[in-house]
Amino acid sequence: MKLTSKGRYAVMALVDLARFDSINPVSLRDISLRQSISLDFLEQIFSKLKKNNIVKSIRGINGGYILNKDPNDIKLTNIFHAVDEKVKTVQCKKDSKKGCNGKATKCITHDLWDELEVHINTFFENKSLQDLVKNNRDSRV
Amino acid sequence: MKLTSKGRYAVMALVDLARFDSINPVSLRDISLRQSISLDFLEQIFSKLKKNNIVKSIRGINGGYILNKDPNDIKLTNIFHAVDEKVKTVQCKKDSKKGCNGKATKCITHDLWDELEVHINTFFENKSLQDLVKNNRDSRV
DNA sequence: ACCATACCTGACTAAAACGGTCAAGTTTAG
DNA sequence: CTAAACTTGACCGTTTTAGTCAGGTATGGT
Repeated sequence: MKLTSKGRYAVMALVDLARFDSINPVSLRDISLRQSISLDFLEQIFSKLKKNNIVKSIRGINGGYILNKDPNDIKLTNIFHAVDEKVKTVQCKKDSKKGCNGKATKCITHDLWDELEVHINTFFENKSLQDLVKNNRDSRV
Repeated sequence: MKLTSKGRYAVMALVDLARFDSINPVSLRDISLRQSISLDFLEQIFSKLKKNNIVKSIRGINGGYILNKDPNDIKLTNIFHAVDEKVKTVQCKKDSKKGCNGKATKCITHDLWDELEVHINTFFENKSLQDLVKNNRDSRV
């Protein structure tokens, strides 16, 4: 069980963005340099963040990205959802008539994985971008 | 972020085992049939469980596996550890002098991922095999 | 008007992880 | 002595990951 880089980078980039976007749009190039993330990869990520209305883009020279919402209203769960990072513990399809192992019934540990998913998602739902910015406000990165 | 089959199967197999091993050793073949898990794959998994003293093997005809501890003392965290299922959120090596991105400092979201790991591991530490068996005692699978 | 800057898009890919399979044993009960 | 069951390790096709590459398009400063 692990988190993918796409999800991690998305959060890192947004924390970076949140710290600077009140002044000017922030270019991906700057984020790339500050956070050591490939520029091309960032573009992929921000394309998705934009589609999900988490950021807005401003084109042209001196352009960049800015947040589209208050940092308090951007939860980790929104970010992960935007970049297709999902918590997946069970294999079985919810809409299918079949159970977890191709059997008619759900598997012996099905409820456990459901419970685990809820546990993790709760964490993501309760954590906002603002929380993360606050923790980094004083530490220079 | 997802759980691997190895971890899921290990838990499923042990729940199955815990329900039957008070009578006889349980053969992997039986578990394979009941839980629809490949026999070869189960052998890989039980080899690791045995190395970690979670199960004992009894060879020969009518042999099989039995639990090596009280189901109350087998936590999910023990099972996952045994089969190398780990919660991994940050890329950076703890012993390394380098930070998360090859920089000297730890990355801007480092504390977040640590917190998440703790959150998930807490869930695993508080859940025992006995808890899972209890939940399945009455439902026929 | 020009052109550098920055966003935008989609195709492509090397490497790793996943989810097993296959083969060749060894041990022990009956 | 032999069949059932455990044991070990090599192998392998597929999928996912973590990007790269190669082209765009839009815009604003000069």
